[in-house]
Amino acid sequence: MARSTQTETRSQQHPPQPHHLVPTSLVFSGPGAPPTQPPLLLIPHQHQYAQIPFPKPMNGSESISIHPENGTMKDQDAIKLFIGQIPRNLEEKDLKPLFEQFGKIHELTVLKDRYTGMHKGCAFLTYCARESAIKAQNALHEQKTLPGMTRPIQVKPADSESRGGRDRKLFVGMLNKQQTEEDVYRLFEPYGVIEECTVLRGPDGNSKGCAFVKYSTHAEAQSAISALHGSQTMPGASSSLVVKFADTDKERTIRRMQQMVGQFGIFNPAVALPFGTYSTYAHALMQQQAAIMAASHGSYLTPSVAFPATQIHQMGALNINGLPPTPMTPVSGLSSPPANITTSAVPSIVTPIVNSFTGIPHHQPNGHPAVEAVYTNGLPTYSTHSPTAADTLQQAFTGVQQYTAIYPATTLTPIGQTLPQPPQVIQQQQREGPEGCNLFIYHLPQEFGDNELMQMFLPFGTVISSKVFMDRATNQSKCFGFVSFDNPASAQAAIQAMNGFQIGMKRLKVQLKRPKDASRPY
DNA sequence: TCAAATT
Repeated sequence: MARSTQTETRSQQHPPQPHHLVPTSLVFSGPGAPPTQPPLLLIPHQHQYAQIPFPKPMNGSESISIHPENGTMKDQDAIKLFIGQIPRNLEEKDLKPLFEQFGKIHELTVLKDRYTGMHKGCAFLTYCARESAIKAQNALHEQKTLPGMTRPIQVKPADSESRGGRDRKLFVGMLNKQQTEEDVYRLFEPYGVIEECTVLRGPDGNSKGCAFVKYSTHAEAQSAISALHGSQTMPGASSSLVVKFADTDKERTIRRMQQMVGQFGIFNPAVALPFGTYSTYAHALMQQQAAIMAASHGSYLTPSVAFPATQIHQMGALNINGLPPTPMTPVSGLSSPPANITTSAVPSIVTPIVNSFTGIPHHQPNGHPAVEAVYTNGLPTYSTHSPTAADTLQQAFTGVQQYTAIYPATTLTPIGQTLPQPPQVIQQQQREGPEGCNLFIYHLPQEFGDNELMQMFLPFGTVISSKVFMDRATNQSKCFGFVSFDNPASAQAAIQAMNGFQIGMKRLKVQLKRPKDASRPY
């Protein structure tokens, strides 16, 4: 299929221009008004080709619909636009002037998180007239950058207006980092009409060696896979070209989870499950776990760096039952929100984490003592020093214990079913377990005593002994200790889960204790 | 080597 000569001019021959920042007023007017462009199919911009065809008008039907609230009417063939890269402090009323220049607005809705109400940084916009949408897209899409944003505004038909495109979107891997959108376009062009071609880049603008290519049809995408996947090895690439369908949203979520697992060194059977059998419920667990981990990093990492904002807010939005928490008031009294986190976005992360813990049943269905007793019991008191790292730490461990203590089994307990019984605490003197049941733990937090150590490992089974070694002279922890389980499987599970568990700048070392009599060869 | 976001 021949492309227009227009396309030929889209090469990335010049270094990316800095994006123009719109001034305080979002309304373009006078000399700064958006340039009038012919209705285009291919919009040039920094890192992306975006050929965005509008859905065809319904044949001959010119019926109208009336907005229930503002009474505006829209054409039957109106296009719902997705607006992206909106600063989170802009609401509908702030955005209206910007978009009204292109026509009367039928509906403009800023997307909010359903639980937290948090602005998602994007919106849907429907004009009364189809033509207005086309004008707005041509004038704004990738053309302007709203104040505070680093990337240009997105104005394009919402996914709902077409099929979303997931079934015709390809991921291209093993490109070399010098290849531009233009190069990728050339490569994929023979197999169909390309609607979008994006090379993924890091913050520095350097290619990540992969790209997305969206064809107009699934069949075209499929033929590109057949023709190109593995067909060649780009100079400098470590293996042959990868061409496959891009991840679905679900897969992306899973991928992010896996990254979190990698990042935080968590492994918990109950949480690992969603990789096989994905469920919202499991997702909620994972999200929470990640939130907890984020809290434990509070003093070292900017949470917004660790997680996309949407994720952070989702984390807080679900309690352990996978349901939205009803009250937003802390009830547990376990800990106060970390005082060290002062970024405005952050309290909303931390508070819900604490809140969400209230979703834990106070009594087991089987009549055993409350799970809460297990994890509240003997938690360190940090009230004498500033509630910073230690406080978040406390939350972190408390949280880990909650999950694993409530769901220690390798299968998720369906909601409403009897929960597995938490492992019994057998208080003891220094008891050593059988071979393979005794762990050596290093890099413990200074504040951890025997009890905290036990708390940390209870989720993995019955702890028959826990001992933190103390310096006799100073009565300070030596930051290592021993934990014994009653069976080797628990010990192994604990190693899996906790070895490498990051606390502040350090990672726990969790390994089998060397048997006393295991004489080393030399 | 899988995006920032799609009610």
